[in-house]
Amino acid sequence: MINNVENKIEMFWYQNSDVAFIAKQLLGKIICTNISGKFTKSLIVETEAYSGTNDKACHANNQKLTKRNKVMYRPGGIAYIYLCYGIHHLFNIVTNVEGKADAVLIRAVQPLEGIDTMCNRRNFTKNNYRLTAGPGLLTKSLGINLSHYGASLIGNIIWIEKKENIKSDQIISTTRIGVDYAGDDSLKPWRYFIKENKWVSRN
DNA sequence: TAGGTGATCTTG
DNA sequence: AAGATCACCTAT
Repeated sequence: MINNVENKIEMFWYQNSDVAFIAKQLLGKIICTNISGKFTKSLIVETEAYSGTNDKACHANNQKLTKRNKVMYRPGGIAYIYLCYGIHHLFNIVTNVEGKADAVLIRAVQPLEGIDTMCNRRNFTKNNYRLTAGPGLLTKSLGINLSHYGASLIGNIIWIEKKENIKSDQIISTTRIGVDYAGDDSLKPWRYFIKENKWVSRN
């Protein structure tokens, strides 16, 4: 069964006020997409936390509300997708309760099923470690784009499945990538990845 | 290490 | 209205 309802993470799980905690918990979870008639399944290996309160790297810092970021204020459990550098569609999971604009950026995944589909979408002739190692690369591989803006993660297009947690001694945390402009907040250790996993975007 | 790409935000 | 900036990636 492709869409295993019993295994799907429920809405309330995402409505947690500790976005860094959720970013860590998402490591090792399974992300599934069923887009354009193609199924993919992959393991989350790298994430970053962004907090709407007290984090200048976050699009919704200081209660800033724009057309782009407005879904971040909705209850957790939906997708926040935006275009970066004119080319890349970046996939974030909205967390926390309504009005608290937190999100977790998915930075890298390890392909499990539908690898041919992923290669086709990337114009790769065969699988390699760069297929999904980067936030813009994994969305292209999985078929995620702006049309999924605000989509529920409890639905049957994009969803996350439960798995046992990665042990804390297997998680590396570093500063986030590409947020130097955020001053002090660029020093927050809110990037997480699975230790020695070959599919992370960089070490 | 430089350049492409386009939405968003600021007036640098 | 124009210009800078940007949670990136690829190819020199």
